[in-house]
Amino acid sequence: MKKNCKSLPQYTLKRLTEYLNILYQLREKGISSISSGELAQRMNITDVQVRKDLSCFDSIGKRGVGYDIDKFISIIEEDLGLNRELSVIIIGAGRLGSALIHYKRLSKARFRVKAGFDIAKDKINKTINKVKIFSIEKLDEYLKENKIDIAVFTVPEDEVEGIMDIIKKSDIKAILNFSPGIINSRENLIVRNLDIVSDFKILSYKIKEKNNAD
Amino acid sequence: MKKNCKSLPQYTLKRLTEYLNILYQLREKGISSISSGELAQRMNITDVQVRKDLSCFDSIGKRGVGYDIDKFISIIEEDLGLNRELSVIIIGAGRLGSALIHYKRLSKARFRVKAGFDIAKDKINKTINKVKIFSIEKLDEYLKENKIDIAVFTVPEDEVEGIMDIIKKSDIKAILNFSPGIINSRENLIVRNLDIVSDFKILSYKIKEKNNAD
DNA sequence: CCTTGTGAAAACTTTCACAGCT
DNA sequence: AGCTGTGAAAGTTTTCACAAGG
Repeated sequence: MKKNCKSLPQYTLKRLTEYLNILYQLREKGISSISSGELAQRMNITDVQVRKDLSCFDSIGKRGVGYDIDKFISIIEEDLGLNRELSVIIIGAGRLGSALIHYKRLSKARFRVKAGFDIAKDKINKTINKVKIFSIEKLDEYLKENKIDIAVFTVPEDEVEGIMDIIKKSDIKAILNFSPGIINSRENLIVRNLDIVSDFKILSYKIKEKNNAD
Repeated sequence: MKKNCKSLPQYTLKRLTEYLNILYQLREKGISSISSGELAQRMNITDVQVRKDLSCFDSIGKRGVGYDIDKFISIIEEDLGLNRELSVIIIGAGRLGSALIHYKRLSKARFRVKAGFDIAKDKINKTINKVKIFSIEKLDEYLKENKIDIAVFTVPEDEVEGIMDIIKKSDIKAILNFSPGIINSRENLIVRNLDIVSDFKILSYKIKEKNNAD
């Protein structure tokens, strides 16, 4: 599906996922086509950026017209691998983990939460939104019997290391880590570290910076 | 506190928040000093990157020795503006919003959640972790009477626009948006868009890419 | 005429190589 | 000797300028 690019540039990849959100919304409204300029405006970027992002793909647009939304969506979905199911486990069934288990947009995008894991006795063997929560002690065994693609970490920082020892021995392909601290992506594992508090801190800096400018 | 830099480079800023997480953890363990090499290893980056990031500040390190952790922490905290309180409201008291209201690391970093807002009658006028939940209809009035720095959006996409109309008229300085879709940061507002599903999709692409490589 | 597509330039970020303290 | 600090080089991303198609 690609032309020149061996693999998508990092920032293009990120934006493609954001284009999708906007395109879904437009499709919902019955709109069938959009120009790079309009899309750029909604994304708060330039129109050239949109077109450059698409230059990795065989021509999607029509000159003088714009992009067909259905076609645009299916090409991105295809390329991101979103037309297959990926199985997910949530490690740490606290409030954030539980929110993710309930998150409808995840299941719409075909990410299937298969199980949760926790250390708290009052959570173990219960279900959250039909997803069973197991003791963390069962994780090793569970991973031997079930093929899981992505493990999500929503546990306190000090539990991460022990869990990683188990994950490394499994066939899990990727980790999405919400705990503070960085999980290294050696060991052939794909890792994304996503600390929400970090984003608050960045806002703090920008607020401060702006105050100084006044 | 800065030397040459007018303002911190975007990626340096992001990493500074991540250094903090690691430094807190080290301080907890009673460690008082660290070299750029050790810190880099924990961050999964190069030692030069660490030192370059710090080149915006007046010399923090000691050659031949490393960085004093207490000093390092206080310089970053000072520069990010983390030694003051920022007031926060959570718009959308669903599972994610509720998780944020309970999130201890936020309060530790001095982000104070002052109120929540929702449209659901069963949530309005209740409290979550001592934070009162108001009707979204009270938002306008609330913002006139209370100085709030950051608004967090944890509402469905279609509610964003109406809420933005109210926010724009207020003195809110920054938005952290968990809804899909991009909020434009014109109107003198600082915005960070943070779609969690987007990170899952990026993992999807990388898993697919890796499979192809085998 | 409108909008896509794209080499080339500009801007930004990371890495290299090495000078400089302690 | 060991680690910090930094100008210069390399690599990546964005923007510019304009060619080309409907």
